Amino acid sequence: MTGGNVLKPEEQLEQIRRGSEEIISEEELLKKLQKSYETGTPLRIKAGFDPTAPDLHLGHTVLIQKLKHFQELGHQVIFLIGDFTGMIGDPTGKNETRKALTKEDVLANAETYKEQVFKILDPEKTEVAFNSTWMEKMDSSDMIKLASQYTVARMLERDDFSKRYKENRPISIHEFLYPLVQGYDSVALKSDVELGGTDQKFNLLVGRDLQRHDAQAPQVALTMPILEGLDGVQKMSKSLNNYIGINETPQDMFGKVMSVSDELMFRYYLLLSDKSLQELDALKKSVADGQKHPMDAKKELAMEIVARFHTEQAAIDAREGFEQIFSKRENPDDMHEHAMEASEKLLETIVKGLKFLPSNSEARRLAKQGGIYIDGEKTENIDQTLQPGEYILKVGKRKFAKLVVN
RNA sequence: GGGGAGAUACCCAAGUGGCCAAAGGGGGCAGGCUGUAAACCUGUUGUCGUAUGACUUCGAAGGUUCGAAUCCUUCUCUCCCCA
Repeated sequence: MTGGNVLKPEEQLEQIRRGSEEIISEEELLKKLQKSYETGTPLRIKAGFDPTAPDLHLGHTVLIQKLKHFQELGHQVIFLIGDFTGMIGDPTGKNETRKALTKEDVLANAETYKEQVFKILDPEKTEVAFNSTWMEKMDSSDMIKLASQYTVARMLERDDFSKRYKENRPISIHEFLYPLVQGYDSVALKSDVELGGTDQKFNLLVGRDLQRHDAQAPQVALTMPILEGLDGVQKMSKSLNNYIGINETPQDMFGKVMSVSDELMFRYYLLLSDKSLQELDALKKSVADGQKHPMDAKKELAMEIVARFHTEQAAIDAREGFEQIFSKRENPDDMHEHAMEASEKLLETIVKGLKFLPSNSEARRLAKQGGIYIDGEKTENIDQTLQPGEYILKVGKRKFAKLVVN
């Protein structure tokens, strides 16, 4: 750590602790921070990411923001892309071995990752690593050696494994390799701290054990809470389609935040907002008192999030657009324009032209239920064609298009 | 290695020869009510040029039958008990 005003270890710890679920252990972390402070050597902070899902969403940012905190404190952040572990797939009980990605895929995904992650992290100060770098050098006997460092009984301590084991659900042997390899990454990187979601706790602890085996000082395991998705129950994930992607448009982002329940809103505030804990308490209180409408509190949150990944102005525009569509029930200002022939049936336009719906049947269903509007009128007959001119088409709650019929 | 149980749509789960595109629940979607919140009510939830129709779907492939998710054969996968 060169120059600058480096915070004292205790103060650093204070910042690191904020929002975290668990730190194993705080004493060790404090010692590491002290040593780092005294010697001017930054700590190595590792966090691993799956290369198969390069579309980051707010759930991932909980972790990335914590990385940023470390970065701001002057430590060395290592963004590890688990291209080797990606072939295994972190055991989730879904029981599927992932297809091995090609080098090109991995590199392409890595690029996408960087692009997104560096909206939060400082690219100059971030080390990007791939675990295939050292894992591909391992041969079978190395692998066996690695595997010999852990026992089945200890593996079964992992929640997911023990649960499946008790429920008589299958566990493939290769799934045991995932924690081992992830743990070995810590050895290879000589990491001082590894960050992960609470679901990663076991894996992080394996890293400590493997480092001890290798006569390294064990890393500190720091877990962050898992962010719930839009449904408020299950974790935010792409496959559950309950996520807010950080590459989404300001309008979508804003809308999705607004669709979240009031309860979940506070959770998002806690884990995503830059508001201080005191400010949050005050906010909660004023909502509870009826001083502040929950919707307004939610709008503020939505603004903050949109501004983070886009711009302040984009946030303001998104808010205005939202109010226009949903509060005033007007049409948005800028709609996707779609040119069509007078001979084209509405149905075709909706399904094939605009791809608003996946099948004709679905479109007919929706029409029958009154979910399709033309110029604000519910339209059940979607087999009709339109006279030349311009129309506003609304499909479902939030899909709009301006139809230009020739 | 031996014995037993099982695989149904997005998920859970009923269905043992035609009335099964397949009960019920969850989830999703839409409408109502709202604050695009929650809760609640209603509808809907394989595809297909719009259908008392056709096609695809009940782990896979064959077979029996006028007719199969249902019966038979083989295969794949999972779980349990014993060794």
